[in-house]
Amino acid sequence: MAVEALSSYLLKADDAAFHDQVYDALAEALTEGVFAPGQSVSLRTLASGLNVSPMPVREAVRRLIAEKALELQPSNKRLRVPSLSEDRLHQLAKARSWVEPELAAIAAIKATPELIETLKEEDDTLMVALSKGDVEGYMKANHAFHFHIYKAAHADLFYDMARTLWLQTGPFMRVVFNKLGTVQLPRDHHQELIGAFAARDAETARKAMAEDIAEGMDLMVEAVRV
Amino acid sequence: MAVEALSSYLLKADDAAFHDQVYDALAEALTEGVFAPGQSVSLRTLASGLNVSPMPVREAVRRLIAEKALELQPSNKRLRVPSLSEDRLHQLAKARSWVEPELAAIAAIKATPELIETLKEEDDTLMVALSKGDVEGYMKANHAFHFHIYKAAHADLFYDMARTLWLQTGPFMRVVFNKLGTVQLPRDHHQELIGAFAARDAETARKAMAEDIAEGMDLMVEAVRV
DNA sequence: GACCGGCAATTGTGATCACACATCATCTGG
DNA sequence: CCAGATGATGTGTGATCACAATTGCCGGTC
Repeated sequence: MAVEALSSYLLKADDAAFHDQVYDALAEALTEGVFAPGQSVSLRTLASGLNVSPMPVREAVRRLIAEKALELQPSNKRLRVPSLSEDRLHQLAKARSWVEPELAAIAAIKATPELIETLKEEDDTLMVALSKGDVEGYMKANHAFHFHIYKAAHADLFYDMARTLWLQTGPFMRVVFNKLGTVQLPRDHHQELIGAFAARDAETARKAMAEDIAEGMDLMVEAVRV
Repeated sequence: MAVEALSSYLLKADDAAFHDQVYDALAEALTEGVFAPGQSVSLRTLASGLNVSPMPVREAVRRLIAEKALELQPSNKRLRVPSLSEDRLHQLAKARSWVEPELAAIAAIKATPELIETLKEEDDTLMVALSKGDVEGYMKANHAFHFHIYKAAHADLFYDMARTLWLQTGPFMRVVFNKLGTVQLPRDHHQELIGAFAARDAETARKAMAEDIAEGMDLMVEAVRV
């Protein structure tokens, strides 16, 4: 499923290489939980779904495999979205609970008024989506909020680690919202974060981010377990 | 340079795909510091150096780019080994100082007598290489020591993070040993680690590993700075 | 009706060719 | 003798074909 609507994720940027555009499209689809865990995909199917030749898809997929957002089954050597496992989710949670607070702490020191303004706006649209029960809107806004912070840290390696971790968390999201519905969305710590940024307080920012992630991931662990 | 001797890193395994073998070869070469930071490489050159067609090299390289062990220059779109930067090294140090102690702590709990025996042997060959001033032997043994531990943790995600981080640290190694020579190799904490493993003491293992890495990375930071 | 054998379609992988672009050397004109 | 144009070479990228292996379907047999 979902392959036929993939082309909507492909936004044309003439200067970028095809395989980069394909990567972005697949990455966004994965982060948003378009693909189900365990679902098998194929190069040619993706290619035709994106209206490109299999070649750029191969390279994009190879990259996603390296980032553990996709996997090659050792037996079949066939392509698929990694399955859920509680152990895997725990490792993701631990890793995120280290990297992202770290990024928040770095960003807090370098915080500019522009960043804070952006975060406030982002948090507003998030709250609106939340009150409307708009899951997709909430997820998009939440993603934007977090990554505005991470980008502001100007720490490429950590930024990419966070990006990769979200990529791997995506497919879990789908399961969570399938089981929990839109009702009990996590109470986030975004206001505390914005406050810490305004005060350029690294440790408070780190702590707030850690709690934000811990609660979100706890929700996922709980949802996966049952 | 170094490309002509690359084929020695290619060990035949009939069941594995070409691009995997190529990846392994390039990864090992990178971890051992065969390539100089900033050195530019090309698909066709690597391909002929490894006696394969450019095709599998493309996929292997795409993977290495995703792991930030290689990079594509945005201007030229040409391939090269990432340059040194103090900021980059700091991020690597921070990341390693979290992931690898974490792995050590997990592995300590699951430690078996076999693992401890292997580690002792590994440490012996390390000491022998050290006393002979055999840099390459020391690096190989050190790598083996650490990754026997990491593998024993059975935490795929963390293991792969460690692997990727070593991949990125490789090119720095070359610079370090060029500047420092073989004399002042780091006094490691391997004995403390082995002791902690025998006692199944996670926190002591974590601490010992953290110090081992901190000292090693400090050495590198110092070497890069001058 | 259930099981199994065999054929067709689909899979990932590798090789080869074509293309646009960047780089570098050489050559030409001043 | 030097600068700028011009060609040759090398670069990553994409398309297409070939191939072995696996999967899945379909019909036949017990």
